Amino acid sequence: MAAITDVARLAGVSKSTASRALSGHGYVSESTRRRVADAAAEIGYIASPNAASLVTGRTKNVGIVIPFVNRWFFGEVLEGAERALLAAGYDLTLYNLALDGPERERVFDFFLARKRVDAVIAVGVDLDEREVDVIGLRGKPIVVLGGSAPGAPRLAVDDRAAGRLATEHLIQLGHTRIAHLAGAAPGSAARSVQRLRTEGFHDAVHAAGLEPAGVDGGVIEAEMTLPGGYSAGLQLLGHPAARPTAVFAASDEIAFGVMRAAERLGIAVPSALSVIGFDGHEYAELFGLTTVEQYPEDQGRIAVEEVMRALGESPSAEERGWADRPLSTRLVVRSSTTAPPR
Amino acid sequence: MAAITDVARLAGVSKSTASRALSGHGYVSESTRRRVADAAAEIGYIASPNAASLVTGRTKNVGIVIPFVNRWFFGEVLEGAERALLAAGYDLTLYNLALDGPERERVFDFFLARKRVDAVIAVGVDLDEREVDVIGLRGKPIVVLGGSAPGAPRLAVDDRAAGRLATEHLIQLGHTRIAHLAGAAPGSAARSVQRLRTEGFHDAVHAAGLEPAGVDGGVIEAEMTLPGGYSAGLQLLGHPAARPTAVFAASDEIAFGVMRAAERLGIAVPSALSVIGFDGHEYAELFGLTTVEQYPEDQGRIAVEEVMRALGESPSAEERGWADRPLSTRLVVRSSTTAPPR
DNA sequence: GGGATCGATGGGAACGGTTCCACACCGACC
DNA sequence: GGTCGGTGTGGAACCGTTCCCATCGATCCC
Repeated sequence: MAAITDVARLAGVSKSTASRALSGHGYVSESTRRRVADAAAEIGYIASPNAASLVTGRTKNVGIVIPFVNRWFFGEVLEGAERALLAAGYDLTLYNLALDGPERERVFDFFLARKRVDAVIAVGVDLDEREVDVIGLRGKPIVVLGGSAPGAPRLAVDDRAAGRLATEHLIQLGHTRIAHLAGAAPGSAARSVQRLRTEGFHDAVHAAGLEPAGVDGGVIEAEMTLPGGYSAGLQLLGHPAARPTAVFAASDEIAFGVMRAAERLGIAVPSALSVIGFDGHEYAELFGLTTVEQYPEDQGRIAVEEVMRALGESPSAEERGWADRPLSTRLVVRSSTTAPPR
Repeated sequence: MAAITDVARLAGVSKSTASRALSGHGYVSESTRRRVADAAAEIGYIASPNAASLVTGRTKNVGIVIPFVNRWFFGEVLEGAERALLAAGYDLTLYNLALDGPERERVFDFFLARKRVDAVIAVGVDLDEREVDVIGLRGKPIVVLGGSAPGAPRLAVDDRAAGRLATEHLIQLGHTRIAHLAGAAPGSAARSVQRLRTEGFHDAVHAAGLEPAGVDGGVIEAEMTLPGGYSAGLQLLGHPAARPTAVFAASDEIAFGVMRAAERLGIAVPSALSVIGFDGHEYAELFGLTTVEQYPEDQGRIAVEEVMRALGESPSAEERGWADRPLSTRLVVRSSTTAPPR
């Protein structure tokens, strides 16, 4: 209701001076600055971001594109990004890119192409050229976290190296019959990440002169959930003859499912079956799951820092380019892995 | 870049006619409507929502205030709400209200008071009068889901009745030594919901002429996570003498933790200990957890429908007022509950 | 002492739409 | 045949800011 004109009138100055006083840009004497501030407080003035962004072109709003919000990894990323954006005075607009096809196009053409966000953080999705263009052409920075997009800065853990690391852990324990439960990427979720982890698995297995072991060539695709891991686990472990002694699961949730399947089948973990996961899920410790941890909440924060830099919001931080900081992972050994039975 | 003026010029009409043609309001002949539409498509015209909301006062944007995004319940709500808003052509701006205190004030005074959202959905938080006012005074509808706010429409499951239902299930199985793991509400999370579930527990226990059983008077507060349930479970089950035969956990995650604690202590579920949860978590089925299901994804969708009605977006749906549809819950009996040992 | 510079301020044109109002045209009705 | 109401269109005001430009007094330097 109260516009800046009212503030100006009450303070006895012009609209322009009031604007300068409130925004802090340009010359304003200390005394009038106070008068304006007092007047604003008195009538409960709240600036209209719409009007401001209409003329400045900046919205103080960042869009986040994400395939799920109810999965652990993505929830964590969102949590971290939200906190960082709030601290920077930015709003966070959420775009759920669950499905492929027309719905996905709509998000890009209808929602993101409009001048409503200053930048976009894409989490866990693979963007194609057109999609990057439709955002980038309008001058908006775009940062990709855990996915891919041609020409856009990419922020990710080294999934291939991490997949190798997980597999090597099993190999070092002496396992020779190792299977992999690869993550399925339904809908719009990034296939690239899953592919890299699987490649890391193959790298390590082949480097050790081994072959993936188990039914279906030792690699089964599982939905990245506990039920997904459970049913894939039943499939993998169902045939005693072809049973591997160790499994690298593409996510901790899959790993939980496998452990549950093993329990159901009477296969002891880790004495008869070693299981290693990927993620550092909050439940991993309680289930004693060995895993390659990553830190999605930090990743969300880092993606925001990246975006702020692109928007010129971090005056002093020009030193550290994004490329210099690969996202960290760490192997955490717990009680779900041990040497193979003899 | 391309403004409506350019479209108008290309189509050979005035700005006003172009606006009418594109928005569909007012009289425009079919032929000019087509010409304008073609012109818009040709130069890739995209309307500026900022300019539009500056004059109309509507932003086509709904704010969601939520204490966590990385907890199952909230993630589901968000997922449901996002989908519904997207379908309605609305943006969703996320406000994480994790902490109490100055940060919380900031969300309301700085972010929500501005004219950037048309309505607010508050999930799982208790709002005070001032907070409702600062939003409501500016004419914005506010809907509260699973929390409370004075004067605002409240959408929630009947937590008290559901808590009673869960407890009665245990009583009907013959249990007389029943404990309750109540949910803690850290930070900004709604205390009201947890209190209601606990009251439901007491209702049922007292109605059966029983008293809560177990250490600390049979009611222990647990953080609403698996680790939280685990440590509360150890505490509750640690003393064999004072051990209850059944536990009603305020959430499924707590229940999982209790089951894990029981396993650790060598207490068989359900033969030595029955466990019932609350939520309908996606993992409940795999863990065989008896629970009172609720449907947060639906709840998110329903909250959006409510908001759309308040914004006058649902022309035909004036019949069903929000108060007519209590959110549904359902007792789902699985293998974690049975008659007490004798 | 006069032009240059600086600090402080006001006027007014944008930004990109929507919408009120006036006007013109048309068929219809009494 | 004049009035009336429904269509179609253009002109212009307006939403609430920012920011460029002009103005103006004071200080300053040569």
